[in-house]
This record gives sequence, C-alpha cells and structure tokens, in this order.
Amino acid sequence: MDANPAVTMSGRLDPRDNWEASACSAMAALEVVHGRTAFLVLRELFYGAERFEQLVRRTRLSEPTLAARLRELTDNGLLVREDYREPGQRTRQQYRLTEKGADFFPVLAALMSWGDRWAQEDGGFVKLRHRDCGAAVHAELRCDAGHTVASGDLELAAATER
Amino acid sequence: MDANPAVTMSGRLDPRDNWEASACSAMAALEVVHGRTAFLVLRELFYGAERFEQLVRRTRLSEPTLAARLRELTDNGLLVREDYREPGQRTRQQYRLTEKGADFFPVLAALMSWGDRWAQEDGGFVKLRHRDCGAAVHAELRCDAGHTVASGDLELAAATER
DNA sequence: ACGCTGGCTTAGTCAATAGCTAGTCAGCTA
DNA sequence: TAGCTGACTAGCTATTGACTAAGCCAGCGT
Repeated sequence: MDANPAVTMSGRLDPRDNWEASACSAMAALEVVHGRTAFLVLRELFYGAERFEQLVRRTRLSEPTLAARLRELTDNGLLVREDYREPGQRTRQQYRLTEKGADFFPVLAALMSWGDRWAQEDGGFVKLRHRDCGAAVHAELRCDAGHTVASGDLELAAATER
Repeated sequence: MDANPAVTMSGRLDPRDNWEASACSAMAALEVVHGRTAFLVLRELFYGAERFEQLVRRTRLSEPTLAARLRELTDNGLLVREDYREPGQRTRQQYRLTEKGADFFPVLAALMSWGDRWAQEDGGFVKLRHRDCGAAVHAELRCDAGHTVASGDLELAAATER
C-alpha cells in the first residue's frame, strides 16, 4: 500500500479547491469513448475485426447498438469506414482504426493490466506480449526523462507552467 | 497512422474466431469501476480528496450518487473508509485509496494522455509531472525487457503459454 | 436535553441506454 | 427481374443511472 497515492498539486493548482476540473481530459475522453459498449467495440477492432458482422458476432452486441457505436466512433475520428469489394461479391464496408483510434490502446491495455491483477481470480486468460522479443507488455507511467513513475511520485501542474 | 494497429493473435488464440473474450480483464475492470461517475470519484481521490463533503463539492455529483459510488468502491476493495476525529469536533469519516485503488491510476493517466491529445483543442489544462525531476509523465506500453512498444507491435497470447 | 451538522438513505422522477423485432435499401448473381 | 444478403434503421420496451427533495441518525458541544 502506497503511503500516499495522491497526486500533489503544484503551482497555481494548489490548493485543490482553487480550481474546478471542468475541462478534464480524462472525462473528455470518456465522453468520446462512451460506456462499456464503446470499449467492447474498440477491443474487437484492436483484435482485428473489420466488418460489421464480425463485430456483431465477437462483441455480441445488438446490431442497432453496434451501428450506433460505430457511427459515433467514426464521427469522432477514431475509425474510418471504407468500401471494399472482392471479385464476384458485393461491395461491403470495413472499419479501420485511425491514429486517433489506435492511440486509445494504452487505455485499454491499462484496463487489462488492472483487471488481470485485481478483477480476475487467476490473473486473466490472455496476455499482451511484445511481438519482437516475446516479453510481457504492461501499461506504465513514465516521465520524459525516462524514469518509471509511481502514482505517489506525481504532481499536477497547470499546462501553462513549465 | 499506423499501418496496422491490430494486435496479432498467437498460439491458441489464432484465429480470433476460435475463442470468446467472455472473461476479458478490461471489461471486468469496467464492471468494478463502473461508468463516468466512478472515474470522476477516483479522479478526485487521486487529487487528494478524502471526505464526503470534499467529494460532493469537487465531483459535483449528487449525494446519493456519490454515496453509492463510494460504497461500491469500498465494497470492491479500492477504498477503505476510516473514522477520524479532530479534538473538539465530531467523529467523521474519510476515504483512502488502497493499493488496488492506487493501481487504477495508470488507466486514468492514459485517459488523460489520450484526452489531452485528441479530445481537447488546446492539449488540456493540467499536466502530470514527475515530482522528482519535473519531466512530463505519460502512460505508455512497455515490455518486461524494457522496450517501449507501439500498439502495432503487440501480440495476444493465452496466459498459459510462455 | 437540545441544537447543529455531517454522512448518508429513501422515494420519486426523468433521461439515457441497450435489446428486440421488423423493416429498408443497396449491391450483387442467376 | 427476382432473390439473396449485408448493413444498417425505426420503433418500442425494459432496465439502469442520476437527480431532487426530504428525511434519518449519529456525534458532538452548550
């Protein structure tokens, strides 16, 4: 147990009660990727699904729900919807993650890490590995100077302060 | 834009359609930390709030909602509720993050990173910094061999495989 | 004992979400 | 042209989530 896992307020942000977190980036992210079903859809996209019927089958969501999530994710720029056609078959649609969509993966990976350790009794059924070296992959906090940072070693600063 | 941000299936998990992600750790995590309001409460706990009235004020949630979230998070082991008393005042209650609760921070940090970059027009108002060296902090994927890993360099393996 | 206050709880209301069912429409082939 | 199928859409229902307003109870000091 960390002695104190809280983030220290620094500069203009101290004390905490002097400002309102109304423009919080994490909350803004949760408005874009909205609720369990959006996470589920993104998970399957990361696991390689591209077409509507694959997503229906793998997410086990209803078609209306899936269509709504795909629409939102596309409208918000995390996905692009492309037509493709194999010879002799109809034109169909596939979905691809954009860079914006791909950048969401550390969130999902961090959730997987946390869930493996704390929400599953036997550590989870699947593991992320680095394809090149085979080592297990986790989400962790690091600073631009290359240190691994524990949540207790953090401070929150206003973005306009150095 | 990554050429292919999908996670590669390996070993028994390939092809994707051979198994169901019914015991997904990320989804299990989202059942424990359930919805926007739980994230909001955890954010303020990370930002140092301890008492009920602080949390009501800073989260701007209704009391019934906050009480319900605190109850769930406590029942699920992310928080402990302690009595404390200052001389001359009544006994009051405060909430502290457990290790389980503190371990959720990389999820929140990853959401902040993503939100800073993609959900806010001017990069977000607050920044996480490493208290010791002052450098900016981000959530990133790293493997146990010390490499920084992009989402396209990942494979998913069954946990019982090496 | 009374009054105050902090931390909830209760009951009702409204909004949001997801599912189901049926349907539509486009893009092909026979 | 008809038929098939893939990708949604529309409308309805049930459930869940969050809020408001009022209330309760415990823990103090006067």
